[in-house]
Amino acid sequence: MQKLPSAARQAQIRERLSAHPGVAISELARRFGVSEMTIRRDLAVLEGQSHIQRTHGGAMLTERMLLEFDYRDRRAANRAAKQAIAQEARKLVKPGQRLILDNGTTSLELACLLRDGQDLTVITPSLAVASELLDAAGVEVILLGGVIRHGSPDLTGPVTELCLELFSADVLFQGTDGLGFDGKLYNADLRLARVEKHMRRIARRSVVLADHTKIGRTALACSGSLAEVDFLITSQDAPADALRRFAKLGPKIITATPSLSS
Amino acid sequence: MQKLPSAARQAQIRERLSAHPGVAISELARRFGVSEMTIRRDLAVLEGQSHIQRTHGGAMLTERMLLEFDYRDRRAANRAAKQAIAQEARKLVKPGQRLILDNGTTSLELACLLRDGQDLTVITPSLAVASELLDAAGVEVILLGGVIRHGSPDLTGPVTELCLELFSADVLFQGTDGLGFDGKLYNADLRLARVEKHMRRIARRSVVLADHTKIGRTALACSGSLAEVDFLITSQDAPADALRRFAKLGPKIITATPSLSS
DNA sequence: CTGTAAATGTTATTATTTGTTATTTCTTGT
DNA sequence: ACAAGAAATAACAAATAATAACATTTACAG
Repeated sequence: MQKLPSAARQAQIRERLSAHPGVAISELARRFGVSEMTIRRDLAVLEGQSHIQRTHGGAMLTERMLLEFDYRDRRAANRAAKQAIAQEARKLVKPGQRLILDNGTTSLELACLLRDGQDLTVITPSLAVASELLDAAGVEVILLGGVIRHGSPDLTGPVTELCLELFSADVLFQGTDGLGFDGKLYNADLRLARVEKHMRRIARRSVVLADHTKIGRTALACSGSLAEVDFLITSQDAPADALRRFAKLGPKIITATPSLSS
Repeated sequence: MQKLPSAARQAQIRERLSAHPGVAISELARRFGVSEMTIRRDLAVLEGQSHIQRTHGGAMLTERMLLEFDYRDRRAANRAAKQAIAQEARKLVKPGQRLILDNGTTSLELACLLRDGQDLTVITPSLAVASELLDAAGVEVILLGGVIRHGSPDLTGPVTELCLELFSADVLFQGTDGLGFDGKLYNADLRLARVEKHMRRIARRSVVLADHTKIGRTALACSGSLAEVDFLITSQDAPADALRRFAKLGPKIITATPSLSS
């Protein structure tokens, strides 16, 4: 049998475990043709991700409910840039504030950084953000209501808009699918664009998070303009001339530099 | 083998990955008759398009995002009884209806049965129910807004109550933590009890799902009485005298018998 | 043809993973 | 409770893979 890379092997171990409730290390070692030590290390990794629970001589599936939303993880794309942007965004958050975190992977990175937040309230239409912050001690999560888009774990529609009316917030962190050279904000989904607009209305300050790949892109629906926004946080490789033009529209521009660590 | 242009090779790599979840670089290099370096470069491209995720020694399909709500699975307890109750409840559902599915494991079992539903709208405060029905073709899911209780994947609070005001529904399926001998419905959480009350107001018909272990139990908060309810579905071992008394309060009583399978 | 750009291959270096051994920790049968 | 055996851990050595820089081939426009 072809030797598999470690990640593939770990995926197969998980599969095997979903089929049968438990499995022995010796069996796995035989099945994959590797040493037991290697299997132990795989199990340690999977346990770290809390996918499984190790036992003596084997492993079991973690007894927890997995809510699996059909949502391919696009986090990998430009992740470094997005994390740098999230780092800068984090600096705008003060203890005790009420925040709105929009959909999108950049907001999700920010959510990860807020896990140790102090006395924060996070309002979000994103199930991903909600799940990330669910067990964060200092953070109260309010999920907006609404229709769940098939294939995307977020909420939109008139219900979401009505829910938003119930709140006010200190800071809004908003992603966007495109940011035209004219400073217009675009979304691929019309309903989403409407929700974005509502969010800006109820937030005292708006921050747009857009990595450089978003600049110069347009999409179906325009949700507004940078003129209504207080901060734009973008990444290193953003074209300087575009940023100069954006600055004239009003928002303070922050350019995030990926940290050199790791 | 005919050497392929790079784009075709990358397409084939993607195909290979849809078939099996993971693949080794060495294998791909052999299969296409190119050096491993070339494969690495292909993988880098595909990763940039976030089609795949590179791993040491290979690549994997981009992983589905798992939203894990730390929710120890209590489904195992009395599962057979709960499934039998859900089967009976399923019979009360007609195509085209708007349903409310409450929190609770019994409702969740019902949600599983509704996956192949016809043109249904499901309104729910439960993230578990929402995730179960997310990709069901004939079902539109509306998630209520609200505060997420720490350690429990459901929504409560004033926001949830206000959200409910926006809707009306044909049938409500409601769980309960306790059902006193006097026919009173109880919940362990006060906020939850308030939400239950609201639900009954906006539903044309109410169905309470309560397996026999709930009968005779009380809890902190009373959310109402069986007098306001149209159906009570319970399980085999429910005490007959209690059921007789419940029937006098108004609801039709249905006793579910576990199927003999498995 | 020939010059150029793109794609691929090579090599040296660095980083990661795996296997091996010795030692500690945990199970099990008495 | 004890000792024997099985499994887990830690530490190190060996194997394997990734990266970067450079060389070579290929495709093809002029």
